[in-house]
Amino acid sequence: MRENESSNARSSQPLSVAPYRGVRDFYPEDMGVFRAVEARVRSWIERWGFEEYGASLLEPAELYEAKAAENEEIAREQTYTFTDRGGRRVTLRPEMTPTLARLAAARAKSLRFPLRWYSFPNVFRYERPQEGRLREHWQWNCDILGEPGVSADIEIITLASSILTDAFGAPRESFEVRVSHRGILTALEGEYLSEPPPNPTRLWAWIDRKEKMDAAQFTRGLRDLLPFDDAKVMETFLEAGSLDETLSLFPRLASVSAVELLQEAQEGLTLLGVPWRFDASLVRGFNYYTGIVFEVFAVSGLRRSIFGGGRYDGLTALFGAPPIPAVGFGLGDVTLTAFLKALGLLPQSALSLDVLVVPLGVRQLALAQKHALSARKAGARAVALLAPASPKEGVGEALRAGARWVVFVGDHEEAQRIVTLKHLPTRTQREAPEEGWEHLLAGEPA
RNA sequence: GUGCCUAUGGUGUAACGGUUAGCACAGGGGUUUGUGGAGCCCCUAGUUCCGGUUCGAAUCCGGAUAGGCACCCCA
Repeated sequence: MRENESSNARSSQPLSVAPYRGVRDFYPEDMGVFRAVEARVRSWIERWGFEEYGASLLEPAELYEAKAAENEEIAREQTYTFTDRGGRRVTLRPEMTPTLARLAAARAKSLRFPLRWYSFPNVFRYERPQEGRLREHWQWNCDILGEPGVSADIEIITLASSILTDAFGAPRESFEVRVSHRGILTALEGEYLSEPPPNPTRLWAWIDRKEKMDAAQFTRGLRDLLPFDDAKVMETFLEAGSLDETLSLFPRLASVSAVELLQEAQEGLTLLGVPWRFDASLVRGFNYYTGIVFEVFAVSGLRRSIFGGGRYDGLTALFGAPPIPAVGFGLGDVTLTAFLKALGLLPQSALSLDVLVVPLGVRQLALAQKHALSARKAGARAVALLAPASPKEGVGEALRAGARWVVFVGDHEEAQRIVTLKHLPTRTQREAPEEGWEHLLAGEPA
């Protein structure tokens, strides 16, 4: 029956013009915005000395399946995986980190660490699309490889914050960086709970969802997962507004190394002006990160998580290479764009035409192309109309295209070996020699 | 994977179960024919699909398909 439908589709039904579910088409106006955002981020990241790397979107499926021992569902159900013509199983990369690990492991013995590497790959996941979540999106990945100290964590978090404030001018009040460390929660469980949580995985997942529900609902769930007294302890812990408050409530945590790291990070981030906040309920990606984790959360306009990252020191173990400490983040284009749009900070495509060359008759078509070429060689973005047009139409086209100059070539100009050069902003016009008129473009009339 | 909502020209929308499915924008043509996005006239083009109820369905019902949102998950 499906066969029947598809053969019908071939013979009579026209194909749909809609893009494949969950992916986007980029018309020129969309592409202009996309590129403008990309250019801002890229140039800012490069100013921090990060070097770009890249790789194919195809990876062997094992790269994700090996890692997914604790996260099998993701590899099995949320990737695009297929068998190639040679019988190899191939996956469209769902994230960049395993690829980065592969690249780093391959040259682990010859690379000079620390390294600052970034990339801007498209990544794929097979999920039902919803607000802010598509099946393909692009993601800036910034990582510092080979530095175990907290200085790298501080730099990465500062870069994440700085992209918003310095590359796009977002106010410091428009977001906050929530910082935590999974070691604190582990230490609390060891030091202050009466018994180990019966189901830590479910407990942490519940804690991670704290923001998404009201307090009463959260408390109810917590009491299902912990003995009554432990639930109260946990709730007190999660409510603490700062690291200092946490330590005054739970003094035995002060000697925990995770806390010492966070205190160092706190000093650095404060000095660097990052709008950060300790958030004990942040347990983002607990089966992946090994140290400090952070999440950038929009607090004005949309209220939602924009992106996050953290430290993952086990990076190259998969490949049998020496472990390389690493800290990084991934910033998706969809959420960044939504954040900027809500703040009115979305950059616009800056591309417009400088010069439109208008052939007034069919005999001037090639001549118009010649003049456009001259303009291009002089550095202008120039287009020659492909069909003859009246001066009125030519001016109209030029205005629509945002061009500042119009060049007319008709019988008169051709005979006199000149062009008629019109400057739209000043509504002025002059005749100029056929050879060398393009140098007048530099000195615009006042 | 589960649930809820939606589906009208290219786009955005209007139409109580009852005239020829209306309007705006976009697109095409004309008017002008060596100069500012205009105006005016004309045109193209639509009820997602299949079935049911009804004298009569864009409208009500069932199913399919597609899209959106939420859950799940978020590497």
